[in-house]
Amino acid sequence: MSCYLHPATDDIRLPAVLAALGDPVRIAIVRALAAAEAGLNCSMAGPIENVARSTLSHHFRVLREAGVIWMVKKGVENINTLRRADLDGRFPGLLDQILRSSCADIGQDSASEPMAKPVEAHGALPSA
Amino acid sequence: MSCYLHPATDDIRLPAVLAALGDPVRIAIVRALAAAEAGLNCSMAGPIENVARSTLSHHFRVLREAGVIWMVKKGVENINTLRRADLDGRFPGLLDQILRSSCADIGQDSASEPMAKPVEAHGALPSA
DNA sequence: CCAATAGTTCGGTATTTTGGAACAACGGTA
DNA sequence: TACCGTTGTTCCAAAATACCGAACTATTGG
Repeated sequence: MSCYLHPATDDIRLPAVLAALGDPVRIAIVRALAAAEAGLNCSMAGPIENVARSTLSHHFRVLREAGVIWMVKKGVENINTLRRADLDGRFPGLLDQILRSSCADIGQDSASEPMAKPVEAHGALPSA
Repeated sequence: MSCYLHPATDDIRLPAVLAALGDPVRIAIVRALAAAEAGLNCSMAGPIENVARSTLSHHFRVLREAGVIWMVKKGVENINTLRRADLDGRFPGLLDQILRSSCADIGQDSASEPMAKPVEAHGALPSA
C-alpha cells in the first residue's frame, strides 16, 4: 500500500500547523486544495512561482508531517487532500479562519520583503 | 523616544504572523500577553523554560517584526503588548481563534517531538 | 523495451536558530 | 558622584533548516 507518514489526528500540534501555514508557498498550496473539489496532485496544487520541484516536494512534506494534508500515492502521482475533518476535530474553526484571513492577504507579495513601511513606537501604547 | 521598528498595520502579513506564532516559545509568550491585564516585560512574558536570554530576545524580535506585539522601552525594561486591534483590523477573528486553539494544545509538549504515533495512509481517503 | 511524466533523494550552499559572553542603559543607594 | 543589580541587546560561532540543481525511482503509454 502506497504510504507516506502522517501524524495521527491526536498528534497534530498547533505550532506545527501554524508553522506549516506560515509560508507563502505552503499557504498557497492549502488555498488551492481548499478551493478544489477533489484531491490535487503536487503539480496542480503547487504554485506556478519560481519554486524548484525539490523545494515543492519539501513543502508538501512539511504540510503532511504537520497533519495539514493527506498524501496518497496513486499511480505516478500523489493525490493531496486537506485534512479538514481532522483539523476541525483538533482545532475547531481554525482552518476556516485562516483561509478567510488569507483572502485578506492576497495580492501583497507577503513574501521576502524585509519590512515595507516601518513605523516607530509613539510614546503611548498603540491601537489599544 | 525609545523606539523599536514595527510594521505598519497595513504591512502585517499573514504568513509572517503564522510563522511567528508557529513556535512553542513564541505562542507561549503571546498567550501570556493575552492573559495579562497590562503589558508585560520580556522576563514576565517569556516562558520559564530553558531558553537563553539572547534567544528570548530573538523571539520577541520575531513577534515584533511580524506585527504581533508592540514593544516600548520603559526604563530598564521593555513593555510588550499584543497588537490586538491591529491584528483584528487586518485579520478579523484570527487572533482569538488561534488563542482558542492553543488552549486545545496545551499539555502536549508540542515541541521538538519528531512524530509520536505516526499513521499510515489507508487505501481510501482519510476522514473526508 | 524506450521515452515521458511525477516526485523523491542527494549534495552543497545560504539562511535561520540558538546560547554564551560581553556590552549598554536605567534605577536605586550611598 | 560612584557603584551595583537588573533588563535586555549585540556579537560570535555552532547547529539546524531551507533552497536549488542534478541524479534517481516509479509508473504510464506507445
